[in-house]
Amino acid sequence: MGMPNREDQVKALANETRIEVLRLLDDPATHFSKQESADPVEIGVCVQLLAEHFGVSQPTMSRHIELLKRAGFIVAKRQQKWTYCSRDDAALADYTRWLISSLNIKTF
Amino acid sequence: MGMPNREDQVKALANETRIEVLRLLDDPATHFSKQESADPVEIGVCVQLLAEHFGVSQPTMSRHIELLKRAGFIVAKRQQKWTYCSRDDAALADYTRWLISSLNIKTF
DNA sequence: TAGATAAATAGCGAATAAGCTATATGTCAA
DNA sequence: TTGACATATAGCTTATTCGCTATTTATCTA
Repeated sequence: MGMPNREDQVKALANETRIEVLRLLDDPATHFSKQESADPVEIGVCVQLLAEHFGVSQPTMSRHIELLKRAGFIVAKRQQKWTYCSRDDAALADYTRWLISSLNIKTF
Repeated sequence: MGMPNREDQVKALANETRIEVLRLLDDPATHFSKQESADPVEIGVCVQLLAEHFGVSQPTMSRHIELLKRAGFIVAKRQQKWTYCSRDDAALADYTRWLISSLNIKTF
């Protein structure tokens, strides 16, 4: 996947809806267990279900997903009609490590 | 200072110039030792010097500083003609802790 | 082959962001 | 009190963001 674009990552997290999407995707079982086409934990959560959860239109959620994908924070796999979204925990950990070290934050 | 506004903080870090300002303010001695009106390490760095360093106009840097202040990431103290900016390390640490825990990032 | 469903894309409007110049305000020194 | 300097504010332009609806593309099913 190569070097992540920090500008993309920084912008991806500049929106509370997208942060919340990432938070929910950490525990899909709690909020998306009603998804029947595929196991939300194993495969991911489809765009439509995310749109419904946030009360935004499907194209709007599709755009959020695109930005999160570009940042590398989520992985989307197409399966039949659906695009299943899941978190890339390693990318998120990498980003926070970068942020902390580039700001030289010492205390934790 | 009360509860930090996470929206303000998230937006404050959505810009590479502001991230770089925070990075430089961690080590003012290296880049701002030429400041004569006050010790950059003890007191802070004035707006004009920051504007020069980044090659932006004084009002533009003033605006960046305002956003960083609102986020709580820098403290600005007015002294005579100057406004000296310094990092609030505790606020930055608090923000990163919030980010990590609200995204539930485990690996470090 | 139609029709239904999921997602992506195009295109629009309102709001926000980031730069600038010009001007106002505050502070100090002559 | 005037002039100089640092900062803040006002107002403008351009670009981006974020929402929407309408449409297109892809996939499945009757």
